Amino acid sequence: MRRREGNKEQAILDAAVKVFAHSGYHNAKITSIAEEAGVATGSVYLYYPGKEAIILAIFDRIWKSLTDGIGATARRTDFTPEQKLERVIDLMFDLFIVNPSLAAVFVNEQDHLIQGRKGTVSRQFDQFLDLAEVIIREGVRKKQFNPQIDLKLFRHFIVGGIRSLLRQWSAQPSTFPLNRIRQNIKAFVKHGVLIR
Amino acid sequence: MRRREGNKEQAILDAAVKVFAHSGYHNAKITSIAEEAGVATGSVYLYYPGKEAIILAIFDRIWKSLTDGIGATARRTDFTPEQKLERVIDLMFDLFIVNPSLAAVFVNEQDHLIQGRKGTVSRQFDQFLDLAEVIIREGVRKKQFNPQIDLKLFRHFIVGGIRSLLRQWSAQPSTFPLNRIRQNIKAFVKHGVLIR
DNA sequence: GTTATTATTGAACCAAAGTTCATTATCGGA
DNA sequence: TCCGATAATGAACTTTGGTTCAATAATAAC
Repeated sequence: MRRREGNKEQAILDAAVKVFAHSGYHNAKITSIAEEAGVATGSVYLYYPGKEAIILAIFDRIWKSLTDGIGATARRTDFTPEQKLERVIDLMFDLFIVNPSLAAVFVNEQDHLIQGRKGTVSRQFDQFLDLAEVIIREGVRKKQFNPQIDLKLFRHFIVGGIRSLLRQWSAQPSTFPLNRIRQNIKAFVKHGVLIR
Repeated sequence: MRRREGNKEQAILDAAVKVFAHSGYHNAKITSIAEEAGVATGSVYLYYPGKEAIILAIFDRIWKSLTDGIGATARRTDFTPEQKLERVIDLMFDLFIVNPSLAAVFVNEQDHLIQGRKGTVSRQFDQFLDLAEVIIREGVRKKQFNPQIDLKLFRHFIVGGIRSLLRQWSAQPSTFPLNRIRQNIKAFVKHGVLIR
């Protein structure tokens, strides 16, 4: 027998996040990922069946983290719907702050995977949106959110808007301080552009 | 001499929109585009220097149409800022009602091109956003829009949100009637989620 | 009708990158 | 210390698909 030295599976995943973030999925080379992870090219295939499986594993991790967070938030009884909505926005931002590369992959590659409805990614995305909808519906029921707005549309709009801003930020972090983005999104989502 | 039969350049561009919409840029094959256009593979290269030039030409067309529209809107004196804002949203929807495939390409591939700052695409995008900013600034000056909101952030958020919804629509047109999307976006952009 | 010129063709070319696998290295057990 | 078994390697293989170009077709000019 021979023992596996270190956690190569994890090292490859971390390396892939960096490489995907830098080059984008389609331009990322398996050899680059292996090099970044400090393993041989062939070793990648000992842990993942192929390139696509790697990015699917990354998104599994992202969505697991987000759905866990939003699920816990939705269940809380000591938060108003408004506070819950803010918390969901915070969840996405926190992920970015902790791991900017992961965030870059998230905002840039999500669509490809959803489009092909590959693996569990789209299911987890749907689950996230469903939980968001629960929060909004609670707000409407408690007469705090505008009942006119279509929930299914609204949640897509918000998530899309946030992703668009995060993409800008990950491309040019200096021009958009993340906290200003966060505050503006919260204010805008709640009140819109018009003066009350 | 020999005259060119038909407008192959246009036929190829139209075919490319369809193929890119269906398969995505990276999975689209030049041969498929040629076949769809009813020309030989090699003919594509008589009109475009390469694959990337084709999608750049598509985006040139999209952004030209949008910037022309928003420019004309911004200049009008018979519209309130609120009406201008609605008009900008209508502009994006009208383009895509006419050509849903074009919408799919727009929402799915824009980022790749911006990211690499390829050709004139990013410049035209910036120009579009600048014109949007002019409209918003007018609204703030006339005390109709909330001055708290950061303009540069706001415009990214809106455009990102709209794109996200259009993506959904182009993937499953039946579940999201386009006019409902349009009305909801207008209401949400103006008032946000909270009840006034 | 002949020829020159340009348009068009599509099979072949070629580079890039995902994947494989024969070889080598390392470790646990006897 | 030697052996068996698994981990790891990375050069070679293979596929994919963008691009090329020699051959052919079509039209205008004379």
